[in-house]
Amino acid sequence: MESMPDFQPLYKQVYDVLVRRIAEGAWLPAEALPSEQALAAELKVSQGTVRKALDALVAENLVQRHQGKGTFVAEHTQEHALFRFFRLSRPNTDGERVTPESGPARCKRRAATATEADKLHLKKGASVVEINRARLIDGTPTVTEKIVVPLKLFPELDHQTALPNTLYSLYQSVYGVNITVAKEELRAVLSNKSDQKELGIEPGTPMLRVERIALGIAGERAELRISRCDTRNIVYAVEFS
Amino acid sequence: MESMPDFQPLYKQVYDVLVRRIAEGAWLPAEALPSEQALAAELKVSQGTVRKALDALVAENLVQRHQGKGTFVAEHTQEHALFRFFRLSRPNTDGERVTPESGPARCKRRAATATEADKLHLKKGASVVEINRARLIDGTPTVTEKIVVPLKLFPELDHQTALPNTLYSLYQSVYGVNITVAKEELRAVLSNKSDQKELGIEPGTPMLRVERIALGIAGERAELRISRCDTRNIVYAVEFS
DNA sequence: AAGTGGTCTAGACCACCAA
DNA sequence: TGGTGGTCTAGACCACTTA
Repeated sequence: MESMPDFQPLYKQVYDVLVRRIAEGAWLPAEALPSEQALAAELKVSQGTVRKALDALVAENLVQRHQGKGTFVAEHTQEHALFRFFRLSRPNTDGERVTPESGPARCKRRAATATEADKLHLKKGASVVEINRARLIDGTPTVTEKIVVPLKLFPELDHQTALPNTLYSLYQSVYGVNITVAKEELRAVLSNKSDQKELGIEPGTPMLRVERIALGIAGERAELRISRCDTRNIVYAVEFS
Repeated sequence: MESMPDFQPLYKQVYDVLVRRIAEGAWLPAEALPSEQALAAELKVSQGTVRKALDALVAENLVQRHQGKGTFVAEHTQEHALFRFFRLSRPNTDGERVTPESGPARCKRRAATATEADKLHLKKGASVVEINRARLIDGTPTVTEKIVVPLKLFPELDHQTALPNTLYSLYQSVYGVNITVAKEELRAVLSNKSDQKELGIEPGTPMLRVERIALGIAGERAELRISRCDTRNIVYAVEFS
């Protein structure tokens, strides 16, 4: 509140404190934060300043507020998490999402390749868990997923008994890793042998390849996911404003 | 401020008034709006309420604010408009955008097809203008664009002397159509004869097909655009939060 | 009835910009 | 110097929830 160069507005400082506390698990998902009044008293700022910080948290989907009830850490429920980052939908339906089922998953533990280490910001040869599975849409196999995560963030993930349809709720509830941002790069490729085997697709069929890096609340790189989609009956939908 | 069922917060009402005035051209792009104080006095609300409405306009990219100067209607400058909706970037660069040049455009006026009329919410057989062009990236043709717009919204567009690299600034400055939202559907397809001719691509090459509907400020459907991209050196980048 | 978030106001002080 | 937006405060009233 004194030196010029590193000046930060009060509400931004409050925001940072709250983000850190949530990241540290001070309040678990679905738990209520203290009320505006309580936070204001504790941090010695006005209620309006706390409110401005909380509004920013709402805008980033880190908390949800309910009039009369309180402010709650956002929860990655199954359906919620599923649709937050799942962009596939039926054509010409204004982005009406489609619900994918998940085929059986195959898990293995191994060392990261050079490109994986690069993309996940790991040391070369660090241990990772690779998960492979197919996703069915309307009962037909349509997408293959290869998921690579650092073992360090998810110890014993490869020995989990059953992997849920949406891994992100598992990441959050079991490992405390809260996925908040996903960056995706899309390109068109031709089906490979694995696509042909997993999805029963003829050679030469064009596929949409989606490479995702998922980041946790503190910006840590938590997951590399490569999806290959048969887009003959389904599209990847985006909306900008 | 009296009946319950259709209650709208004051700041929302202020927001709606300002959106309507901007849409009507009360202040042209790059022009300054009245100051917070002036708006508050005119609309008989407090400055804080006006501020909350303006903050919402900023969040939707409809206005820009500059401390000490004022609040200005957002302008779709060439570069600005270019990067707002252009998602192509180099791989592994965290979405660092690539600057596309525009090849020569071919324009024609014709009747809308059934699917075009459907997607643009036009009557069957309404007049449209179709624009075809290729885009070069690093000097090599990489994307073809087919753009279809209602003639009614853009009279004489087909007789424009030179089409700019970014059509949206032309839409805004000449026709008063302010593109604020774009919905895109992506799929992987194989190159067709036109791709092969325009881009010099071999048959059987996978292409990323992007179908965009662009909406104006009032939600009117202003443009249908189909891009076909060679994604061997370039990717379509998206980030969610 | 008590506690929560949602809205609205009024006023203060600041940093920035232009004349 | 005067006007602008940016921040911060304090307090009021409301609507919603829970008990």
